[in-house]
Amino acid sequence: MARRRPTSHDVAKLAGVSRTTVSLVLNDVPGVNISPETRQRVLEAARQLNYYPNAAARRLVSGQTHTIALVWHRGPDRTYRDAFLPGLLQGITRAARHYGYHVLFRPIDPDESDDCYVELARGRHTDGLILSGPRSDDTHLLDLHRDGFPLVLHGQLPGTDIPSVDIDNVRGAALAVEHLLKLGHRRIGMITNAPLIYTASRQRLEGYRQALTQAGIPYDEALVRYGNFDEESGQQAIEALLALDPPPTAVFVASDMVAMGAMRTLRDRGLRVPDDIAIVGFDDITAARFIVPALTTVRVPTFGLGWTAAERLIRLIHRDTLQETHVLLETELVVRESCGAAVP
Amino acid sequence: MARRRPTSHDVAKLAGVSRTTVSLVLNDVPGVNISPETRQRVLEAARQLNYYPNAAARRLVSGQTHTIALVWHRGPDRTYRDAFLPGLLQGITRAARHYGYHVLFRPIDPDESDDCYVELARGRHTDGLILSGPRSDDTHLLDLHRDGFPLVLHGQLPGTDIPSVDIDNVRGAALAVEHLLKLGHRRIGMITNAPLIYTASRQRLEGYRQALTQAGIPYDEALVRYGNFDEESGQQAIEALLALDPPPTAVFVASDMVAMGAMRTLRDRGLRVPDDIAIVGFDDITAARFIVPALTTVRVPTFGLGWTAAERLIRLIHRDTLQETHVLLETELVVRESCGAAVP
DNA sequence: CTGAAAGCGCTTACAG
DNA sequence: CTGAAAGCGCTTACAG
Repeated sequence: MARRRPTSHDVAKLAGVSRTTVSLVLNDVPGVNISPETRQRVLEAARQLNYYPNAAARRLVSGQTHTIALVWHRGPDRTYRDAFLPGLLQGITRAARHYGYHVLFRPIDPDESDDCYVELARGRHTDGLILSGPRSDDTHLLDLHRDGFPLVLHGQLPGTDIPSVDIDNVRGAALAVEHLLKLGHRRIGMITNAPLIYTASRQRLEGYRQALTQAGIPYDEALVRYGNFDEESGQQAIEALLALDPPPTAVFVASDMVAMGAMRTLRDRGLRVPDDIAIVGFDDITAARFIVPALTTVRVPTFGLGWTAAERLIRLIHRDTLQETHVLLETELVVRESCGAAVP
Repeated sequence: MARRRPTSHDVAKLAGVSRTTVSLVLNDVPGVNISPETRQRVLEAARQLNYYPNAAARRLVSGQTHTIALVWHRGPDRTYRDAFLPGLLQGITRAARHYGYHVLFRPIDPDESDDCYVELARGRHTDGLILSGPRSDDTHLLDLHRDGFPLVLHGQLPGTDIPSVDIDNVRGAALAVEHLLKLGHRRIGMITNAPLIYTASRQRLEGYRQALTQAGIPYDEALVRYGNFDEESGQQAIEALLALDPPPTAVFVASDMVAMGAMRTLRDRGLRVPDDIAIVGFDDITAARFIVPALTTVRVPTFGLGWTAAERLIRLIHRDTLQETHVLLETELVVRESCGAAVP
C-alpha cells in the first residue's frame, strides 16, 4: 500500500476518543456503557478511514488465530482422494465461516516429511488441525494430541482416542452387497478398493462378509480380489474373477475408479453389464453418472464429512466436550443401471 | 495446551543468552557473528523446550503474514469449476510452499456478498489474493488494486490492468476445430460451454470461428448452440443441431460436462459416435476418459494455472515487476475415440 | 462513562 | 560478540 494503513490510533484521534473506546465499540464488547453519540462517532471515523483491525495484533493479544487447517495427505491414492476434495473443503469452509474461522489448506506430498504440519500447530498459525489420511506411524500427531492441541482426524487411526470423522465403510459395503442379494445374486465377487493395509479396505471387505453371512452364504476367499485405487488394478482383478468356474454373476467393486477398469475389461470382452454380470461401485465419483451403463454405487457424503470435522474441531478449540470421540457418517446407495435393478 | 508455551525468553534463559541472540540464531540472520558454541547452545535449548516462535508476534513485527489466499467464486458453474479445484489448489500450494507461504482457502457462495473477502486483505490476514472467477461489477476489487494490494486474477476481467492468469481459450477451441477439419469434416457445429456473458464462452466461440475462417469455411450461425455448464443444456443443444438439414457431421462442444449430455442424447437416439457424428469436448474432466467412446477433448493445465497464479502473486508481494500483466497458458488436445481419429 | 498503562511475543536498530 | 530497549497494533484490567 502506498500510504500507511490506518490504526486504531488514527480512528481514536479522528473520533476524539481513546483507543480503548475504539476497541470497545468496534468489538461490540457487552456490558460496557458507551453513549450512542460516541459509538456513532467511532463507527463513522472507522468507516471514513476504511479501518480494519490488524489481524496479527489481534491474534497476538488474544492468543487465538480463528483459523483451522486442513492437512491433506497425498499418497498413492492421490487421484482417488482428489475426487473428494471439493466437497470436503466446501463442508469445512462452510462450518468455519459459520463459526467465524478461516481455513488454511496444507497438502502433504509423498516427498515431504510427515511432520511438516507440526510448525503450523506449534507455531500457532492455526487453532486446530483436521488431518485427512492419518498415518499410524505419525508420532508427532500423538505428541500434539498429548499436549492438548485440538485435532480431528478424517479417517481412522485404530487404537487412539483422537477424535475422528469417517464414513461407515462396513455399513456402506453391506448396503451394496445387500442390494445385489436382493436382486437374486448368490455368487457375488468383490474387488477391494485398495490393499488391506488401508483401514477403509478392510472395513469394506468386512461389510461384504457381513452381508453374505446375513444371507446365509458362506464366505469364499476365491471370490475376493484386491484393487489398488486405479483402473488398471480393476482390469486385472476382474480378469481373475472371470477366470473362475463358474464366474460370479455380480461383483461389488469397493471403488468407482477401480470399477471403471473392471467395466472397461468387461466391455472389451464383449460381456454386457448388468445382463452378463452386475456391478456395484463405491464412492460415487462424477464419472459414475456418465459411464454406460451408469454405475450403481455408494455415495460418500463429502460435504457432511467436512462440515462435521470442522464443527467438532471448533468445539474442541472452544474446550467443549464431544459427546462421542469417533463419528461415522452414513452412506447412501445410488441405484443406476449397472446393477440390473429396474430404473424408473 | 496444559502448560504455558515456551517463549524466546525461556530459550534465552536456558541457553544463558539474551532474547536478541535467540532470535538472531533461530532466524539465521546473515552478517552477524555469533560463536559456534553459543549458536549450538541456543539451538539445543530450543530443541529441548520444543520451541516454535509465535506466528502472530512475528507477523505483527514484520508486517508480513507469509500467507496467500485463494478466493473461489462458486456461481452457477459450480460443478464445472469444482473439477478444476484440486489441480489448481495443488499448483497454488506447491508454489506457495516453494516460497515459504501458507495458503488460505475462501470459497464465496452465491448467497454471500461479493466483498466478504475484503476483510481478508484489509485486515491483513494475507499478503495477497488470488481471485478465481472475478466479477466485472466488483468495485472492492478495483479499490484494493488501486491501493496497491497484491492481486492476481484466475480468469479475465476485460479492461483492467490487474495481473491475471488464464488459459488461451481461443487457441484451445481452434485446436479442437482444426483437428476436426483435418479429419475431413466441413460442416462442424458448436455448442458453447455457457452463455456468452462469460468471457471464456465468447473466446471459445471465437476460436471456433477463427479455425473455420482459416480453412475457408464461412461462419454459419445456425450451427451454433448455447450450453449452460450442465448435461441437460447439452442434450437440448444437440437436439437442435440434429434437427438441422443437413445436420453437422461433427460438433465441437466447449465443455466436457455439456458434451456428456450431448453424447447421452446421441446414444439414446441410436446415433453412433464418431461414425454418425464426431464429438470433441473441452476441459478434460475425469469422466472424459471413462465415457464410451472416450471423449477427445482439450486439456486445461490446472496445476500450471495454480502454480503460475501463486508464483506471480508472490512476485507482486515482493514488489518485483511482472514482465507481462496478463498470462495465457496453452492447452493441449487429447485425442481419444469420440473424434474418429485412429487411436494407435 | 472514558483514558493511561501494561502486556501479548517477537524483531531490530542501537549501545557497549 | 552480546544485551537493554523500543516498538509492531491491538485488548484489557485498572483508575479516575
